[in-house]
Amino acid sequence: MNYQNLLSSINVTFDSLNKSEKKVAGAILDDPEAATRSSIAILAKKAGVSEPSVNRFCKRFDTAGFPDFKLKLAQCLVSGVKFVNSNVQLNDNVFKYTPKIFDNAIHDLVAIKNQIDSSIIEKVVDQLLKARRIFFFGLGTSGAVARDAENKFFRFDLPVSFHVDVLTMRMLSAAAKPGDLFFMISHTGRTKAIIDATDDARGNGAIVVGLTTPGSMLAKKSDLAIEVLVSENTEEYMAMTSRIVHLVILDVLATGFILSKGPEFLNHMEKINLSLKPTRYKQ
Amino acid sequence: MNYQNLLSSINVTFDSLNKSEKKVAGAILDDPEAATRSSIAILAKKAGVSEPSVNRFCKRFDTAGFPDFKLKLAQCLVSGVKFVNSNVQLNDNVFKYTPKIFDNAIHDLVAIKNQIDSSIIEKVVDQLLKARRIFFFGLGTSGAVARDAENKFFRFDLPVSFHVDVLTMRMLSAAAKPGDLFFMISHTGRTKAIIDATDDARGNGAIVVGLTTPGSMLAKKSDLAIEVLVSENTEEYMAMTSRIVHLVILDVLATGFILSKGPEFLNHMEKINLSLKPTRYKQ
DNA sequence: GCATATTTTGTAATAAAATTACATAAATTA
DNA sequence: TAATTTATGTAATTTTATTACAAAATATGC
Repeated sequence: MNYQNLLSSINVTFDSLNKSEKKVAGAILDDPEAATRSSIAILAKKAGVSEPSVNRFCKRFDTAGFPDFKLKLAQCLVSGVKFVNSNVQLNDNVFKYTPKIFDNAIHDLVAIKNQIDSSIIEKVVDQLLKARRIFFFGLGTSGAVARDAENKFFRFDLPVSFHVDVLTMRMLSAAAKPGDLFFMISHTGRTKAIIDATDDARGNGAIVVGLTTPGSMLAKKSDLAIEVLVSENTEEYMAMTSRIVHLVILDVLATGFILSKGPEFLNHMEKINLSLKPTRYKQ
Repeated sequence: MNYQNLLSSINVTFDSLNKSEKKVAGAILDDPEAATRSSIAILAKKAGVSEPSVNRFCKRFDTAGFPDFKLKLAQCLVSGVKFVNSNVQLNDNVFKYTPKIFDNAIHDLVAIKNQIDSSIIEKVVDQLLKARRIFFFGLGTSGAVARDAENKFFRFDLPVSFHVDVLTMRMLSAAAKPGDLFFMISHTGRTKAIIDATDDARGNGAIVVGLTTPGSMLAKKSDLAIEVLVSENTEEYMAMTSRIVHLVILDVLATGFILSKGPEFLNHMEKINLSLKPTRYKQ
């Protein structure tokens, strides 16, 4: 757990806490600064629970105990990530909206980090390792994510491409074969072209991985779905945090892929990195 | 005494401390991070003094006692402290590397949020509002960022395009005119094609904004530079956090643009969002 | 240089705080 | 509704920090 965001973590996991843990969380969120200055007895009293309940609460958040928890809480207060009232307002000036946009992204990354099902990640990495070919499909915002994914995965010594053209998507999924992996990126998970391609590709025996919102059509139709639930309020001003989270998840998958390939694979990648040298001015 | 500078306070006043206080100061300065995790007994032993000497040392630095001292020491370490254990290791399994990748992204977003110069953001927003045309240039990873930027800014009712082709870049910058805004995205800030285009575009009276690393060639040559310093250790496994930060900064710029346009501009954007409805299955 | 005051430091006792073990209560499941 | 699991509190224990006081060490004045 990242101590820079202990507060966000508490906030994010609040609903999954049990009764007395919720009381403790409430007492801390009510005035985190005061919590760092309290003894376990004082905080227990404020929360209306016993001292061991506070202690158990601390351990649940991966801290060694109450003193360690206070320390990390104090540290996360320094960085000052706000998690409430982080919505951009019409009359915000640059000093107000800038940290808010950052906070939204940070908050959602913390949330997904805590929610993500690593066993799904593991399964997807396995499929990526097995795949004969990989296609990344995405439209609109997710098109940029697909492009970024291709920019990473093409280094992996197997045929990788990304597609943002619905006609090409149709043709490729119609011609899908076992051994192909179609990686579908769609925040809504309802984009017709993506869903149609999913049906076609699976019908032809290819594996489909969906990166999408929980319970969406795409999530249901994919062989493996990586489900990402982000805050709803970021779309109005187009600071869609879902794509940020998607990119980080693709980083995770790429990392898993490289680690599975073993250390000598890093040489192969270094060769690719070195190829860029002549494109840059020396400094 | 300001607890944000507790460490430097210890450093500065070192000479005026008495013998055992010097020993304590030495033990803390030697490894401040470890000090925050020690009990008073352990630190006393390390310093070779008695426990009350440590306690007196703490009180000399205007803290309530040892626990309070540790808290404030931990807080003053936050800004500088590196994520020592957040680097992916070769033998990490999925449950280890997944949170690490997230933590790296989160850490850098928090860092940049606290460092970013909002007045530069404001100036860039002003230029975006004034621009007659906007070009986003980026190569490789930054190409995906440029594409994402275009996907946002094309909604703003002015000619916007992104380019990932160096020949097109040359032609466009050669044909640049006053009123044009060239938005250059380059993490290294040394990519030849981008630097050359920057020179050409500025020579022709266009405004150039650079999104790059501090002090880079691009930063120096741009009219306005948004400088982003991220951790160095994320490139080996290609989880480049710089692009994540770049995307969030483009979100900030887009938000600034929309807010400056006023509330009626949201209607225009809503129209664009509604246009996507027929492309999706109902759920 | 020696007696006296002052400061520094440690020992031991005390107090405070946190943690653990265990028992009871609540909630869930069959 | 009984059995099982989970959640929670009480009380004992342990750890940790602080205080009071005495002994050194150092400094000061004669």
